[in-house]
Amino acid sequence: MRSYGELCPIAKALDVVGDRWTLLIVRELLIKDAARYTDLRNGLPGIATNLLSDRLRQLEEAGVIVSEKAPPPIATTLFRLTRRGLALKPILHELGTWGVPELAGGAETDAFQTHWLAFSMGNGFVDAHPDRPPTTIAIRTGDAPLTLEVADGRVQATQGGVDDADLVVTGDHRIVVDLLLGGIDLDEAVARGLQLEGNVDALERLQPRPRG
Amino acid sequence: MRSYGELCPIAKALDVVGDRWTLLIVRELLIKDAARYTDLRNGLPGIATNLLSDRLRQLEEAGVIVSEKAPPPIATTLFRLTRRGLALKPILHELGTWGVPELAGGAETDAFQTHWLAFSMGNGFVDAHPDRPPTTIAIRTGDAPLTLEVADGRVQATQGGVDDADLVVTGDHRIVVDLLLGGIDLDEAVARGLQLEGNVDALERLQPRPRG
DNA sequence: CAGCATCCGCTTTGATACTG
DNA sequence: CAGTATCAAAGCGGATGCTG
Repeated sequence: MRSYGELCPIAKALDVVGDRWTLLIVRELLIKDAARYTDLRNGLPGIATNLLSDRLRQLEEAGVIVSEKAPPPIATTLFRLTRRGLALKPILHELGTWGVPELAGGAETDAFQTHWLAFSMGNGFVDAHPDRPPTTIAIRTGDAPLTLEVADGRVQATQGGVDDADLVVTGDHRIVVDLLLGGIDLDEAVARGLQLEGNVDALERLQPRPRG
Repeated sequence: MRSYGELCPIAKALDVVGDRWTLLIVRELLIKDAARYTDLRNGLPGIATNLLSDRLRQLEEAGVIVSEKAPPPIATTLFRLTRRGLALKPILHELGTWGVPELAGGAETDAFQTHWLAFSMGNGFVDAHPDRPPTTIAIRTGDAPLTLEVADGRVQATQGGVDDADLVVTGDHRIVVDLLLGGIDLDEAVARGLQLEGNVDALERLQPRPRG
């Protein structure tokens, strides 16, 4: 990206991460910790391979990521955020918070991957009833299962499924996203076809964190 | 901007504000409250006029800004952030926080305007000695004066000058920026030509807020 | 002068094909 | 799997012109 040429921290930050796709690459690495080239491409539907390659090079030059050759048996390169790159997390979380209302205007054909939802659920949610015992919600939608653990007043999202969830939520990803992030209520979600199995009260405990 | 086509709040946010210049326009409006087309152009050195025009239209369509015709005597259009646009402030602040280390690599020819510094000082700084009496620092650099009021444990930056500052700081904007944001110490700033007049202790009270 | 619209050369992006 | 090469289309930057 051509520099804005301004002695301003915001402009300087955008000089580094303001290019198209760049912050979405960072999002992928924040979720996946370490990722191969192909993992990144899969998580960024529509990116051109030359652009991914360019961006990774720029991010490495800027000290945001490192690429490490995995040891011989794996014969691949892994990309990982540096400490500097990890420091981008608050920016991504603020962007995600701000972007939630924009989900409403989404197209039918929008791509969806469960780990994107996991990142959003990992921030900005608290347990509305911290006094109640811990509970586990299994989300079955999209390309992979997702588990929400509600305990100690906090909500933690982890990728992968569990057998002993207190509530299993199954359905089209658009319904699930609207329910968890979009602010529709449970009745509407069920009316649109969401399937619930187990203790429905667990869902009420998910509460967007009040903004500071 | 072409949509990323992802059902992800981060991607949706970037669909709206991810274009080049867009977040810098928001920065200008966050600082200036209401601005004319020309004010914006002055605050965004290097922007092409057609791009500014395009971006303003896009932002208005997205509900981020409104343009209002000022009453007859002024015969101009004013641009202002909506509530939705004001909600972008945390993103800009996080970007600014992250961008501070990038200032070090700045070019000699980078543009500078005092209100950019004001925005940075308006966030992330606390008074290291809240027990001491209020104090006022006048910054004289760049294109306009800047006043820092340190009181009640907080630091407030306002544009404009004052007569009764406890400390007057004068010098090249690069030295001032390095001192206030870049982490060089007072001795180095003075060695590089910074001029101080008044109670120098006031500067010690400016302390970057510990990150959460 | 304020607020654009238009035109043009250049750069970036996107889609696809190809290689070690 | 992990990229590089190619090329058309879109976007950007700079200059200029037009309208109240």
